[in-house]
Amino acid sequence: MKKEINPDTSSLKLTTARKAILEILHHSKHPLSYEDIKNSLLMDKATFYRNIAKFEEEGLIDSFESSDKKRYFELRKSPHAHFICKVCQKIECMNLPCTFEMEAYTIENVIIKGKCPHCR
Amino acid sequence: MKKEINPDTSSLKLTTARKAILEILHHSKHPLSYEDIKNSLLMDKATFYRNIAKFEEEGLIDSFESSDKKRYFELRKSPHAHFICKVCQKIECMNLPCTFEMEAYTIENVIIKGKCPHCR
DNA sequence: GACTTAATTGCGACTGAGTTGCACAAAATT
DNA sequence: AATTTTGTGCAACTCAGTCGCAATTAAGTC
Repeated sequence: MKKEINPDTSSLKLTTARKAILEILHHSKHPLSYEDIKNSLLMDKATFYRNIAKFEEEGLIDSFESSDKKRYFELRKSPHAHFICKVCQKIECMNLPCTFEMEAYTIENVIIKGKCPHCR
Repeated sequence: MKKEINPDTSSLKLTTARKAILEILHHSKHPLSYEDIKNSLLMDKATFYRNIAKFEEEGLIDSFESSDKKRYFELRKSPHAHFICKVCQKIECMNLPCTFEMEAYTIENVIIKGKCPHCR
């Protein structure tokens, strides 16, 4: 029996490096940047980025850029938006109060930038 | 008489370099990346980025990252969202059909990633 | 378990955006 | 016209992310 990450659509092998990345993301409450985790990563950064790319292709994770110019990664959960405060740089996951109804567009990711209640 | 970009709040001088950046952004229909304009820029890239930073502080321009990992710049116009297609990488400016009502948050920028009608 | 092979990894070299310190230039202020 | 402030060019730097390649490993087959 093949040990695959996503048996239906994927042909990714479940390696130690991949397990480590998914573990880290799984145990975090918020999206993480490469800088956040590079010290806990035993693998080479090329391996990290190659796997991140694969995971994104497979739809396992999402990534986006914050206003601090860093890229953040998280496991793809139920669709939700991210709010990024331009002042304190904090990233919040939000349940969007309104659902977008944009015909013909598939929405995968929403990023809202502005100022959070604390920083206004 | 002082020549300033925004006499009320700013102390930025309207220099040739700054005029050039604003000109280029003003004449473009869509947000531009550094790569898009570097060949038309006569100034040093340090000057470019320092001015971009000033402009952002002053609220004259906005910038955001696309899924092609490039940073895009545009003049701040009436608030509107950007849709970025993950497949063809095209960036569209959209009039959001629903207004967000997020109390205590100030929204300055909305980025929606997904697939456009062409790429679905 | 040993064998095969395609996928995965580490390494080192590289790219290119963005930053920084510094000395010089251009405005603005006195 | 001298002084202070602000802006610029240059060169050196940082660091995320990529690439080619040779060595390693997971998964399937016997």
